Amino acid sequence: MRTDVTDIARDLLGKILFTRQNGWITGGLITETEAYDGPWDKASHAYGNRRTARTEIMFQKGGRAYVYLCYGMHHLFNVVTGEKGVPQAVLIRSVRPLIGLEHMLYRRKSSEIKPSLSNGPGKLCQALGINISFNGKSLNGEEIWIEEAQAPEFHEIVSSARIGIDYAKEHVFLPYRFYWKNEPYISKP
DNA sequence: TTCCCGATTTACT
DNA sequence: GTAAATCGGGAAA
Repeated sequence: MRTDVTDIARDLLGKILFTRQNGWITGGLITETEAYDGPWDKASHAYGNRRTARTEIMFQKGGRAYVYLCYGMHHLFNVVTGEKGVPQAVLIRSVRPLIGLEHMLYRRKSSEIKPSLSNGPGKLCQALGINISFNGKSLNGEEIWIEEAQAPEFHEIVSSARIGIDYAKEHVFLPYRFYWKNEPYISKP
């Protein structure tokens, strides 16, 4: 098990994120991630060890979900990765639908499997049924978990600056975003 | 308690 | 390309 949050963000590519809700199991192949390396990372909610009711979950031991509401209408899902007291997390920005496609279509009010179904951090949460009630849950296989792919795909991994963090000043351009080259299920800035 | 604004998406010009 | 939708967290007062 790696400990550096950027390595973990890389390693999460190609794994499968599952949720179970109302007996529905849905899963998507992780194709795009971003690392948030608090407390020194200005883009992180836990920058400067900012410890509040919301960010508390990021200070827990890794292996839990950090879910929060953004822009008053979208949920964003992160994997907490650090040791206890070290606020590190990886934002899942895009997945490729694999399991429970009909449920994903229903949740997204769509009738066609296409990249816009889950190629963004808010979209994939809607597709997988992730909401604020998942915040703090352990990724233990009850309601949300991550599995290795049975037949891993090989893809060239590209890194870039993170998206939507203009407020982070000199940390805006850190290459903390990772995604697969030539993968259609990638978020578009 | 007030005020500002965001790790976004979607619809519309 | 621009703008609206929409609300809770965090900082200031």
